[in-house]
Amino acid sequence: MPLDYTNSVPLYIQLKDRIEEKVLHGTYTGKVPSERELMDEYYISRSTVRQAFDALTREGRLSKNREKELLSL
Amino acid sequence: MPLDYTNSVPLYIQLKDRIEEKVLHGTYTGKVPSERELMDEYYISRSTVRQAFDALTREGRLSKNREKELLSL
DNA sequence: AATAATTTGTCCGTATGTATA
DNA sequence: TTATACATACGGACAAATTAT
Repeated sequence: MPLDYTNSVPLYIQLKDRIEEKVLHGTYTGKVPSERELMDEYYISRSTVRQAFDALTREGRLSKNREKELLSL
Repeated sequence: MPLDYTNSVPLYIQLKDRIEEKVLHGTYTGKVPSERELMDEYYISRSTVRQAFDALTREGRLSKNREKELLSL
């Protein structure tokens, strides 16, 4: 389902939450999808995808190469 | 002549227009020039050249192998 | 046919400008 | 004014495909 543009929660936070959910549920077999794939799936810009990645990285939930690291979850 | 960096029209749109002009005037005998050639001619990055190609493709003016197709011009 | 060089496709890192809530 | 979001533009890296030798 698409992100909620009417929600006051920023899109990049919504995306961050979606990614965390899917990681927890093992939806992503190998890595988290590429920026391009997430852009296409959620109809958002690359910048916004990158903001979500930045947030995940800051929280230690995402490694440099975007393995599905479950650090401190 | 070089593209106009002071123009608010994006470089990739300016390039797209240049290519369309040259196609119309038969300047390109065989194919549209390679990415590298356009980079060197207009002093722009490869990404920008590719954006121009993407725009031309979206508008149905450029085929996969960049033949000078005059579709709907 | 086989190899080398070029071209293209894809992805990522970074920076800047604009618009808007 | 700041935070959010998007568009534009640069660059680099690498693999795959194409072309030249």
